Amino acid sequence: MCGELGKADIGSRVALAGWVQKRRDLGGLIFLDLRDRSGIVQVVFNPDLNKGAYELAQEVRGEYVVKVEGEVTARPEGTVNPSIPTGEVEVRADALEVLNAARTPPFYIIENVDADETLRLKYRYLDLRRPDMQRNLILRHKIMMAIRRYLDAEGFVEIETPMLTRSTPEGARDYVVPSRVNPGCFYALPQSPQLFKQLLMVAGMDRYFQIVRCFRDEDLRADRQPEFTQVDMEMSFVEPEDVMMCAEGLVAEVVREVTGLSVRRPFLRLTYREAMDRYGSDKPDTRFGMEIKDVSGVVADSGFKVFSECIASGGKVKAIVVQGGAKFSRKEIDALADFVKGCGARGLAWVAVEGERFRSPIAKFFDEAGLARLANAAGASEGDLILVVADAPAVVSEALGRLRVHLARKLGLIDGEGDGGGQGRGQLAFVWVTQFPLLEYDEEEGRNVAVHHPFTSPVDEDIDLLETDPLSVRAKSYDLVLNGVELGGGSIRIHRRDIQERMFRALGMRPEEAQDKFGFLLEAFEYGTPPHGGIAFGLDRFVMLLAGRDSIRDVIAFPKTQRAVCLMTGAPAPITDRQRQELHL
RNA sequence: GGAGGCGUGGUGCAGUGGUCUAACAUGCCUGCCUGUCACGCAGGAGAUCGCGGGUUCGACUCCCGUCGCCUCCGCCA
Repeated sequence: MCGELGKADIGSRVALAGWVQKRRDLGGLIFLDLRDRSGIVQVVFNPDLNKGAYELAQEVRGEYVVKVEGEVTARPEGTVNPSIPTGEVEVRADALEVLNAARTPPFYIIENVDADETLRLKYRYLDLRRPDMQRNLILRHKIMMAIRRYLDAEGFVEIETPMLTRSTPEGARDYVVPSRVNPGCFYALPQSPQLFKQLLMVAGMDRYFQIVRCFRDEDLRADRQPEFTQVDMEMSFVEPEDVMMCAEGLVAEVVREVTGLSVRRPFLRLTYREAMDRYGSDKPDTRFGMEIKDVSGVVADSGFKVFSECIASGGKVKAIVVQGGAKFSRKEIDALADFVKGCGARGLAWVAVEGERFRSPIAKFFDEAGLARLANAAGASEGDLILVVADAPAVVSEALGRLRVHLARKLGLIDGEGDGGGQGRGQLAFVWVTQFPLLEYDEEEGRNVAVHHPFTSPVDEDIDLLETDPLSVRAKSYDLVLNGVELGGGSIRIHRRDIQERMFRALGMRPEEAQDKFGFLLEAFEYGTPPHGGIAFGLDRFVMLLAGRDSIRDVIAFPKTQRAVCLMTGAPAPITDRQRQELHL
């Protein structure tokens, strides 16, 4: 292997095959940098050693696949190259074979290439020759191996579940596959193996896992592809605590194995309520502070009508503090105001704490003591900037939550950020967010829908609220968040038919429909179903974060574009009339 | 479905109404060069400026539409 040669190999004869990274023709002497997965080594062609090989080396170009034979030698005095791992040696070639010529590639096969992603995706097989992409794929492999090793040792059994399954209501749009044998009928590709893994619990396979492809026909993002990989787990006879501890153990071990970093356990835990109150997000980035403070109490009776009237009509007034932000220019603050307006808030009030005084466009509505109380409630001190949003509670949380992250990026408060190129992954801040609401109201559907999925168990003491006050029912659910990215989520499931039926009813599903779509599950629950629960991780996102990248496309060998197209194969594409007929389309 | 950004030799970019017969770097081709490693030196080829329409005496540049890629919102049980 090219990149592994070193001083220890001096004197030995080697045969190397690889790609030509670079040819340097000095006239009477030719150097080739030969590359394979392991790295690069310099090969020298000297006409004195083998005239034929030297002459053939003149024909060679970048990305030619060649085979070289020769002796590993120490480089002559003064020609050692300390900038590459194999820089102390070189291969004196006495034989050269061109295994395959190559056209000039459309972009450079180098680390951190600055090429249009369209090109990279069209020629993905060339993009994947680049060392950083190879590192990402190898990291992904190592992570998958570590997961399998850990879960196997913990007694989990990997079991495959069908890719051709049934379309179910709720959730994302399905990818659908027409059935030739059953005219007019369709399979759906799984959004997750949810029901199958629950049925494996019914089957007594009390610790299941699977590294499994899932499909969702929704719009794409930097961290969302139409097909993605989940690490899916399910366990019987467990409480949330058991699943979380097991998942933590897995994640911590994987991180340790592939990065050498030890992760502090147990992970920070927040209830959904706390996360929304303190961070304005159900996936809080806890790598930095700047927590949200409720200042409603200290401004309710102020002369500032925007605040007092907001509170009187059920709204909230909350604030975040930018340390040292008093020096922000008016223009910078205006930009922040535009940002929160983009998040749906009506506006942004601000107070700069300068010495004993306060500078603020709303200062005239407060007396000095009122502003001091506000600063105190917000936790601001000398030189800080208080940013205040008054609106409906959900709007305030959303706006300040996003403003908080926006500011942290802008101010460089996040360790290791700002180089999505993968140089550093920085800090890893894990946090559990527990007890999400079980249901939320969906305007479009005109009914309540499951926040997690319809098989999530309510918290015991909330069960009877299902009929009386469904939106206040909390779920036995838990999301694992890493650096503000949702890494995984799971829950304890419903394992009793009567409760599952109540859940379906709460979702506005008629009993006949429940029977038609989920009859097999309800029936299974009548045959001795153990209490069970589990979790699923987004493998692509996990690899992305550990690789320090900012798109999962960089850790997927053959990803799709934002329009869900594969630029290399041209999928999706029309099918022939004949295929259409066979499929009854 | 919506908002924004980008699209100029192979690649990365400059050019914001005429001086563009489109600059620069790199790559590519040819020649020279025996210690280079971002090799060097000399020469050369390579672009109907994403596509279509419009405004204008004149459009890479302005306007409209369209296509592609990216980011975000909606969406993602």
